Amino acid sequence: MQDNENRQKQDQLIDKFGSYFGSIGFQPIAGRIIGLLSVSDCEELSFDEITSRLQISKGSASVVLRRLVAEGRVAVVTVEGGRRHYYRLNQQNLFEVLDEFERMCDSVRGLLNTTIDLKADKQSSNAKYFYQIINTIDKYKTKLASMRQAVQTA
Amino acid sequence: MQDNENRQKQDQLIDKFGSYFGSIGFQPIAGRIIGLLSVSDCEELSFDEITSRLQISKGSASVVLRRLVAEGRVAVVTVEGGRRHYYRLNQQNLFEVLDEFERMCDSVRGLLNTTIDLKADKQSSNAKYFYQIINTIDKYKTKLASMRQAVQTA
DNA sequence: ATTTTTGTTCAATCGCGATTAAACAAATCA
DNA sequence: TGATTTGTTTAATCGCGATTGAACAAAAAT
Repeated sequence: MQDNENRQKQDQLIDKFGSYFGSIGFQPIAGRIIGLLSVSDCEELSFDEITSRLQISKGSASVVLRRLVAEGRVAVVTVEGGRRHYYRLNQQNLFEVLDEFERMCDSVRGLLNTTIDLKADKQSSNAKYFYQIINTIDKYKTKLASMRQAVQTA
Repeated sequence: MQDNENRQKQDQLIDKFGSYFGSIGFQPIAGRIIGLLSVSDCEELSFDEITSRLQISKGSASVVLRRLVAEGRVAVVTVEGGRRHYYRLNQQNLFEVLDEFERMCDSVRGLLNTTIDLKADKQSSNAKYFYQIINTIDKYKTKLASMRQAVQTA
């Protein structure tokens, strides 16, 4: 039963997608839906195919899909004259992960700056350490900008 | 009441540390402890000072601090002859965030590779998209390696 | 030896997002 | 028009990690 074996492998992979997206703040089901749309050989799946393959309720699917569509991760295709909705993976900006990384750097930088501001002793060991981190972040941000361009044009 | 105002600002900041570390997978209390140790003007705080300032149970503090120490984020200082434990922020590797980023890239790369392997049609739209992402990740990893060196020696 | 301080352990609980179920709405079909 | 398919809404529940509380242990003080 070759098909069955393949399907099992797909299911495992779908769960890995789920774990990964879970680790970056997605609902488990959201991650598994993205996984299914990524793994499936058919690249457009109906609402019904999604709920039955992932064994999730229509309610969950409805809510999560709406969010994924709103976020632009998934696209809806409504075939003319039919009533079903089909969903496919949206092929997004490849720099999304990098953007996320930069946002995180910015947030850390802001936090450390405010922390130093509030310190009675700006020369304290921790304050100096935070200055170092900010400095490092700044260097990275400069480098990242040029790197981004280099990769983009390559 | 200047002191009181300052303390409020510190508390807000501590919560922000909590949110940030929460977003990267830490227990809320763990984040707030790191926040307190970062924000506090005194850089070594006793177990008791931590629980009373953060208003958390001794049980929570005990468990979370043990983990933070095991992970190397916090250091324990036991003053000779005294029975109290003091805790301070461990000034770690500044590249930790970057390491985390690379680990995430690797994990995504592995997932996409396996996904393509399982695809019936390796020329499908999604498969091609995944190839592109892998390609981009590889370029980044190369660049990151040299960047890391440049920042380190600068 | 007794008391006090300091911290640990772990069973119980709490809080909260994730998920479901079932009633409901909207569109199509017969 | 009435029946059917397709998807939405929302109140209720479930699951699970985070947190507490209280008993317990170890070390220092008296």
